[in-house]
Amino acid sequence: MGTTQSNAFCFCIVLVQNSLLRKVVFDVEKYLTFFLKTCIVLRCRYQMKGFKMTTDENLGHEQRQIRLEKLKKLEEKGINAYPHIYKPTATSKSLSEKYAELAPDTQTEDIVSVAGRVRAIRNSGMFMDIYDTTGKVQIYTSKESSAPEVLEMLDMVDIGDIIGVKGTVRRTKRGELSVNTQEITMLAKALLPLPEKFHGLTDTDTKYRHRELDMIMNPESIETLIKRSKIIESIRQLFLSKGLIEVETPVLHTIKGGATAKPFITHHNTLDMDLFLRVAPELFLKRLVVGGMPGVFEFARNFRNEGMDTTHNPEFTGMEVYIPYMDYNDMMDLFEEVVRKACMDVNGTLEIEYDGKKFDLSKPFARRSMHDLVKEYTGVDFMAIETDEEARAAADKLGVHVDDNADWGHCLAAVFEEKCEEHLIQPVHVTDHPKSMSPLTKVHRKEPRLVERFETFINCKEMCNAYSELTNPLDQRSRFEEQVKAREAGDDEADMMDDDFVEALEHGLPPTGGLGIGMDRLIMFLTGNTSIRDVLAFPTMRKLNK
RNA sequence: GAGUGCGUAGCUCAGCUGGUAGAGCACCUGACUUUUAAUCAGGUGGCCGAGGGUUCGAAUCCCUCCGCGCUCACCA
Repeated sequence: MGTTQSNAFCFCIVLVQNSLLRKVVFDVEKYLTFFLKTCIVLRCRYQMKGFKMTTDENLGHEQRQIRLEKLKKLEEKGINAYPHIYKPTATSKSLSEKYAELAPDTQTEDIVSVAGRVRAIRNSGMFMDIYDTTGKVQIYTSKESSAPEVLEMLDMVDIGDIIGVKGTVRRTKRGELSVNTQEITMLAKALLPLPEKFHGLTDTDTKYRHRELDMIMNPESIETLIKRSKIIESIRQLFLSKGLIEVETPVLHTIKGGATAKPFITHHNTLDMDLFLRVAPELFLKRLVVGGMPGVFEFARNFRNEGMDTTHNPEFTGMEVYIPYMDYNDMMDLFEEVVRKACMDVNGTLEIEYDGKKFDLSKPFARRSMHDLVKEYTGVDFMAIETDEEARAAADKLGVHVDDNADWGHCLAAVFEEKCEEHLIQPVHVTDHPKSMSPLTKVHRKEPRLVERFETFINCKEMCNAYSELTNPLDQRSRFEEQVKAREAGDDEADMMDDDFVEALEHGLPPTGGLGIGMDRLIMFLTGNTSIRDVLAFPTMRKLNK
């Protein structure tokens, strides 16, 4: 080390002389002053770099090293730090219930074993807090009354380890229920330290990339994911109770269909064929209804190759349900039923707060047609507009940009999006969308330019999309043909012709109501999260270098 | 995709108009059989996101890249 240092030091001098001579030839005084200072700085730098290089390159940081050494010590004693099994006999919850009446400073003879992650160590190991899935258990280990093996094991325990503790139950003078240690078992030695206990983990990047760590540190993160599961379960139960069948349809599609969206493309080697990851399960589900299912639903992971933001992830969970002998009016009732049940099951109330606003879901949701809302917020009555030219002029006058070839329907939808959505805080079913925007929907029974479709908005966000499903095969074929034309004109989100689907309709699809729910958005709303990433266990993240 | 902000110890964050990298927690050593963000004393730990430039000298100024956040555009 000594020679390395002095070599490095000489090397510094040469470097410094060369560079300085070139640049500061005229100022000798300045040269000398900075020469000395720079030498000192560079020498420090070289020492630091030398030290760094001799310690490690791939063994990790100091705290991990210390834990690895403890792991090695355990192995040397013949102790498996990752044993096969351990059966705790009590949990935080069961103890606090059973010993609720136990007075402070009272020792019982009851022996229990608990297991969980060490979250805090106080007083040189005398007190530890371990957490199981139900909460905290305090562990008390006295130096005086514990066996040497216990104290040796205690020395091997770090914050973050998962341990099992067998001992007697008591309540301390200060009123904390504790287990007095008789035996400590290492169940999983943690090699990495946990984030700081007070501020915890706040870096969103780390939270999303290492969700397990986020869950350990932030109770609300694990809570959200548990609620997600419960919401899905709630909806599943509701549908099963109505006699509907849960089905699974293909994720790999040969034709992109069911939604206007850009697909992901993948390749099957044996078939030597490109396949699309599904953007929606809709067409397959309706074919199952043609086949005689009494109504079907699927929690479908969909994939759309589009932008990402707080309400869009490239893969997301849609729930679609199709029920014969129903129409879109029935679907409005159904969606309200779904939202109320899920909210009650997961929050225990129908009055919730989201994004700083209050929502009372017990009230019936408003039902307003799209053109009616446009009329209310802009004063323009699109139903009085006859031609596409007039519609474009009306949009233009409102400051809404539309394409030169946009038709009446596109103009109405564009004006709605820009002028109305921002006002739709409280739940509202926005009904009767323009026909040209909805190739899979039945024409409105009274207005030929509209279809029987609704989207429900809550807090300005679209929560669901539902139709009186188009069942006329001839109409469906001509709608697909329009989509194909749009596609050929450069709209790569437009639908492709799906002959198998149209053929299925030719066998007869009964009048059917369909409803699709953006599960992630509904879950966001019901769990109080404003970013879709918070309700996904592992949101899509950019790849890191290394 | 465009604009904008951020990236410093394992974690949370300071670091001024450039001048030898700091704190708290965590960790290590010791004290204390008590506590609950335990306390006290001492200590270890940094490619200051990466690369380039300006400068005698860059965490700091400039450029490029990477990652994240926010706003906007497309969409559920």
